[in-house]
Amino acid sequence: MAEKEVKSTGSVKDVRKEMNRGAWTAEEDRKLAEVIEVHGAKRWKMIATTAGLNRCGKSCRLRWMNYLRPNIKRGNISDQEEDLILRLHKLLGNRWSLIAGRLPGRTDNEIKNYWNSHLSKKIKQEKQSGGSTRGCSKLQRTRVVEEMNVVEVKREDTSNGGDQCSKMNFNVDEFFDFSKEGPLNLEWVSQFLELDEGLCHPS
DNA sequence: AACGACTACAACCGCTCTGCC
DNA sequence: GGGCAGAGCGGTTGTAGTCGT
Repeated sequence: MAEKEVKSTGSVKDVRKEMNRGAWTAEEDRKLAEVIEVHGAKRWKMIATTAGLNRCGKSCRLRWMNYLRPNIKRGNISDQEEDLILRLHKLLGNRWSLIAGRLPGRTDNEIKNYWNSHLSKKIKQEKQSGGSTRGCSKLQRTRVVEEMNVVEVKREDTSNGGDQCSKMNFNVDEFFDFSKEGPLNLEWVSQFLELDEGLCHPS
């Protein structure tokens, strides 16, 4: 990291003072996009230097990933998307990047912000008015995801395929590989929430 | 009109993970 | 195996805009 690298010659705070910070201008956006077009969206430190933006690589990456990338959707989160976010959050917790991966054109930052400003309040209100208490603890959610990994390993190891693991048809890689599917398919969510329910509240 | 409270969201920070040497 | 740099993630902060008084 650029900031950490300079520890030997000067304080991190000194360097941060020299860095451009705050909101990006249209000119900065244009420069960044131009450099990425030439060099690709890799080596952010080099991109930051090449573009002459006086911003850290991290900042450039964030700007590109959240706002400048092609096919980014901004605002107007539909009811369907909101429902999906709610379901996925129930399933995965604050794994924003995973949730974003399920919503084409949406970024983890946008979903995180949307959750914090809209949905978290909604959930609170629902709970106060006697809403669902189906959610799992962090530990339990971790277990759900870990179970998915374990299940997949077991499936690979067992050649007979007729044991108890065959009941669970999840492959983690495929599970989070959304490229093959159409957007906003809710069936798999419902399917997994049933599994989730079983793990969180074993009979 | 002025001001404070609240909201939404862009951006930053610190940390972890991953790959390379 | 250990150290380093780059990349990525989630939590938090800063601030512009909006609303109510």
